[in-house]
Amino acid sequence: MDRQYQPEIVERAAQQQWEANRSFEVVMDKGKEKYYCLSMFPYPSGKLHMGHVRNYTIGDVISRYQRMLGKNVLQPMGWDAFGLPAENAAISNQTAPAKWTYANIEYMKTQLKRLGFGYDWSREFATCHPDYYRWEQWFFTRLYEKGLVYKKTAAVNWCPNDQTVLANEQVVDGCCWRCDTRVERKEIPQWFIRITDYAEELLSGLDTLDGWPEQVKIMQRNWIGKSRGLDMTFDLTHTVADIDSFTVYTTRPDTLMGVTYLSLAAEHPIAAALAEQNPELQRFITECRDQSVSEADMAAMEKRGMDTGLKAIHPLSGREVPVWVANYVLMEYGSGAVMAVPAHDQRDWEFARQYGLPIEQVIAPTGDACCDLEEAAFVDKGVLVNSGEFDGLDFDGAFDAIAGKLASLNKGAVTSNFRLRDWGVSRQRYWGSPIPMFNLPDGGEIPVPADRLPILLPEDVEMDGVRSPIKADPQWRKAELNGQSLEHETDTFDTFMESSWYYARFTCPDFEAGMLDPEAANYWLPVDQYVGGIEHAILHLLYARFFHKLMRDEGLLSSDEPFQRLLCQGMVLKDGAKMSKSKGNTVDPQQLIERYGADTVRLFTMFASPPEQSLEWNDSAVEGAHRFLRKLWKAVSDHLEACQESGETALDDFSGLSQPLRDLRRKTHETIAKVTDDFGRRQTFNTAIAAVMELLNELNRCTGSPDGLAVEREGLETAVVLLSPIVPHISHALWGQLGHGEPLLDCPWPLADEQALLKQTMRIVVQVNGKVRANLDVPVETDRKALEQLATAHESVQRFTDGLTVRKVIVVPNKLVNIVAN
RNA sequence: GCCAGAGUGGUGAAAUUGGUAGACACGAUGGAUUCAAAAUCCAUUGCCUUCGCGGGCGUGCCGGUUCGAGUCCGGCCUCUGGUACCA
Repeated sequence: MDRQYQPEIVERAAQQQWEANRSFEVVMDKGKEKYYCLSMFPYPSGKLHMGHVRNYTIGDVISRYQRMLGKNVLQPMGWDAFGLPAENAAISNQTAPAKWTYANIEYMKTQLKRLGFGYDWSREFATCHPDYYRWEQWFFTRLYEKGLVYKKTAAVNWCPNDQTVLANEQVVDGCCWRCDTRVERKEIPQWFIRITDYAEELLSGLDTLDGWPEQVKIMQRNWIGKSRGLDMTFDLTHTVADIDSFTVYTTRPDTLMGVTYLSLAAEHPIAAALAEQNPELQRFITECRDQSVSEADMAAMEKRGMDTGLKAIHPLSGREVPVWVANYVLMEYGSGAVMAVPAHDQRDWEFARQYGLPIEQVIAPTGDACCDLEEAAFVDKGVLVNSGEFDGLDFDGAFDAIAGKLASLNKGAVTSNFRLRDWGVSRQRYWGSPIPMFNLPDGGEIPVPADRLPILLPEDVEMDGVRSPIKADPQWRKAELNGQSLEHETDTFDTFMESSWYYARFTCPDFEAGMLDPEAANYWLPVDQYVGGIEHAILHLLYARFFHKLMRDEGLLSSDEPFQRLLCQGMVLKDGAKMSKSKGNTVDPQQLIERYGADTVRLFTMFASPPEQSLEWNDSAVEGAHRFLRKLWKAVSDHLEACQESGETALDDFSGLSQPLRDLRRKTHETIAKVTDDFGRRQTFNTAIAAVMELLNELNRCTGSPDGLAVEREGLETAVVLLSPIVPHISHALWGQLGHGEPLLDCPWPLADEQALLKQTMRIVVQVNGKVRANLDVPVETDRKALEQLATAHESVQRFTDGLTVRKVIVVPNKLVNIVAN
């Protein structure tokens, strides 16, 4: 064997063998347990970054480990190919988004192959291909027919200078990123999918996802935001444009008697009607439009409002309450109107302070909570005061009493509300799947019939930087159906549509008779392990869960949830900041692969931190990973040389080993147990690697006796097998050198030998008042009483208890003895 | 703003169920080898104190529970992700 570890040779040889044997192509096999491991597919932005390398290494390690457990493992890869960056790149590079995208895919695919990931490339697809998006279009028309799709007007960011819609990302400090013009909100008609119809199931389904991180489930729960509250009606003192009342929703009906004003959204019909007679109000409403639609921006902006002069009648007290228009009330949420209780809501309190509105306490604190309305609102629940007949009630009592009273007056009803809003899928952009709708000349629309699908997106286009080429082209939109002339919809789908069902299409990528082949989908799904960035914790994962249920209800598959187990990997940082082009702190994985090989890059990314934590980049630690692989190579090479000299053959009976060799062999089997647990249950690959490093350090101290060589052989083979999911190429080569003809890929995962794990002695820590003062090495069968005696009698324990009275002795079996004395 | 995380040596981290804080690495320092260097090997390496043995302190900050807290509870600070048109 080569004495030198030469990664480029080792890696090429292993990859060629896998390729020739089609090692990672899988087919349905009902006689074998299946395992579907999926890493979030990449957006083909140009070249791989370290975040991709980390993501895909984690997925590959899990896949290879599961395969060695004997499962039929599917690990596919594809391309999330539609999206905004392709349009920007096309403009700056004077090319077409399609061309740019396909070139990126080609390059990134070579990079993935170079890293040795075990993908079934026969299933590869890009979402920008008509064979894929045609089924998405078809599905949308099915949802339309089921009443799950509708059109309504909704706000977008509008640049009045470029006359174009901007993504939130393209709005910088409230201005267009290209021309710096102040961005406005603009209401335009858009398509929506009724995800709120599934809100209840998306919420309850979270309880079945035992393999998901708790934090992701909490975030989704909060996002869906189910609350119980009251819808209530406020009558107006006089009619405005035929409107004589409006509704508000509240989760705090107990504070109802503390309402001192009401606020309407700027787009509320009452506000619009009032503004016609009130130029000042009109001006204010226009000013409210002068901001981006993103929630973070809205929350950060200054809260402003204006009294409309209109009064509403409090449904219980009968008091007249002023009606304001405020920029923080959103038309999209609830009814576009809210009641304000400045004493018990911090935002209302600040608004009331700013505009001199009354603050009236109606909740008194219980216990030792403090309430100083000069300083801040009191937002906790408490006991009602200044609330007439409701005084003295607690939250629940007040909720029921006030709800009952309002119901009897026909002024309110208990209801649940969701924070979740319907999914707006229209984009006014080019590089996406066309929305399969025909618009009729007199308004209204009809879905494109199945036999006219797909509606193709032209790929050979020129981008002018402002208008979508299919919007700019008067010919493209022309269409006719049954002799009637009509127009194609020129909006395209949100790219979250494509990423919501790709995992299912991987089970049958070439199926032509439908969106999914139910047999394949039901064999492979649900995905057993999904791996991707934490940044997708809410939107992508929620939309994919939603699509899964939609596909189930269409009869395409039978499971309820798409992803059984979820691993959210942390970000790759350098100098404490996320690696990004704009910060100029990126590390190109390609250079590292060329310099050290794929195994070193894989080993470093898995060793540097546990997968869910952020990973701090460190050049010299990469060197360290490479050094370890050289050491591993040398250890095997030295071992084989020693074997040749001594003519050693493997032992099958280890019972006669000396104590040091027995200890060494125990280390091997402890390592098997540890690594198995780290790979399977804990998914902490860094500690698995550390355990193998420890094993190797101990093996280096092995003697050259025949018994020693046999123990060393077992230890080295174990190390190679345990590391193989992480560094498959070097493992492949060493496995061959160690005399194995069969491929390591399908080598059964080792089991720890229970006999080898047995110990004769144990180490017990002795503390005095919680501080370590001694260690005891005692036989494993030593009982509590004996431990207590040994500990108390220990010389250094005596020293620290001298002059004190022993009050208590705590014995924790197999661990420690704590002597409490004072 | 709101929702969810994170904070441990010079650095990345470990400590899995409340039980020896710093495993495993990186870096640094000293030494061996070498004509020299690279590579490799050995030793030391949380902070303070001590010639040494030893002792004290130490897991973002403040407080609490416990025989015992990095871990549990309450309150802060800082950073990160998401916030519905980046993906």
